[in-house]
Amino acid sequence: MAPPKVQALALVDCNNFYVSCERIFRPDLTHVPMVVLSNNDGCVVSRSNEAKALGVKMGAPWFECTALAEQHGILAMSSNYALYADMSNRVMNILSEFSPRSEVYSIDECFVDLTGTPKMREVSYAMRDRIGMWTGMPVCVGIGPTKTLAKLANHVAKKHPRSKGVFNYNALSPEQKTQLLAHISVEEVWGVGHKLTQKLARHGVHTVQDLRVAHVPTLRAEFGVVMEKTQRELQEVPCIELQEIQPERQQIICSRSFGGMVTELDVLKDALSTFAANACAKLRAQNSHAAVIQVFLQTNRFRKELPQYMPSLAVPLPYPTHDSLEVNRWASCLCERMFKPDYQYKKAGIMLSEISPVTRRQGDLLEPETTSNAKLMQALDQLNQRYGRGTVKVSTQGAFKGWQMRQERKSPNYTTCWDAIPVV
DNA sequence: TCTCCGATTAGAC
DNA sequence: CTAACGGTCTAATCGGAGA
Repeated sequence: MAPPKVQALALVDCNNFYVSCERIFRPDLTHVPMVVLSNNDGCVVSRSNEAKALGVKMGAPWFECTALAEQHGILAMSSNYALYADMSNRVMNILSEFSPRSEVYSIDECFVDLTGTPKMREVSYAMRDRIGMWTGMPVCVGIGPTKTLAKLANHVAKKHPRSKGVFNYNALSPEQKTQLLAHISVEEVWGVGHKLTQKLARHGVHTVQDLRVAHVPTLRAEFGVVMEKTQRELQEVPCIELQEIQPERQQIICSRSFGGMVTELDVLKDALSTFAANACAKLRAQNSHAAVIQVFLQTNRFRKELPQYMPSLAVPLPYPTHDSLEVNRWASCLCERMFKPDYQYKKAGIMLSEISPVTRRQGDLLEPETTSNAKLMQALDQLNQRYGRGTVKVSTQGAFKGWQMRQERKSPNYTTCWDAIPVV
């Protein structure tokens, strides 16, 4: 039997994705140092190359950057997820035409199986060029025999301008591979974060090459199966398969930090009704039911001088549901049971778990299921899909102000809202 | 003693 | 000008409770 062919997996990753999305509709910002902030205008989640060069750190709280920002004229924008999701879909659609096997890994990344493709480099540049031409999005392509090495190859493509956005690990000789890996810090490896980098250093593992040739039993004993898989992947043995169909969510969380402090029960309930509606919409979108609902409240953990309270309460539902109204009633009830006055709440959320497909739900003669709500929910989803999220809401949703997040620097919804199209 | 479960940890993006 | 630090998700691991 012939040995299995070496895979050629391409990881296509958008450059500075959120920032690039904003720039596509604001070409005047192309060379402006800029960042995109997380929800509530809290932290830096995307940086332009200019902002990186000025030392703005990923994940930094924005209020800590304002001095630097003022000094250098760094522009900060609120995140516009409707825009990013739409741009992502456009990029992914283009990529899907290059291979029958691909995996949308995240909003800005896609694995594309190019195994057996002749002229790998040409195809990679074709992907880049077509995405650039049709969407304006800059991307880099990394090719490797495993997901982990494709990721690493992408890192090389991003970091070295000489690669012109494409790097093929498979094209290297064994000596070149060793050389390359010996010059990359182990923290660049997919699955090795901050903590593991430190722990690996304590074991004398600093570079990717160190990890690749590390003593297997020790690695296994000290770092577990995950690290062992990572090592195997670096040795070109595929351990992490391409996931062409993405599995259904096992749990769904909807939570938000508030724009300000919240002290009233009714405001918390109002926020939770929005979270319940969003969580159930996600549940219905994947045709599932949840059997457990959990609600949590949180005071501001960064305000150490204030009294802290972070309760959380879970209940099994009498029967699995995806009904916004019913989930909202439970959320409300749980909220009431946990609520204590005299605390300043900063965040709340709802978690749905024990999720199963609707089709596998057991019939039960005593089941109080009614079809009326099901039809209502279906209509609600269709309206919100057609006319935009938030067109139709559950009664109390949005009646109380004071919890909505701050978004003082948001761009218009260029691609999903007619009114946002600039008049020439 | 074995298994199950919830909480905790680590990571990705 | 205030006050100001994200949101979802998965998998592994560990310790205690219960069988």
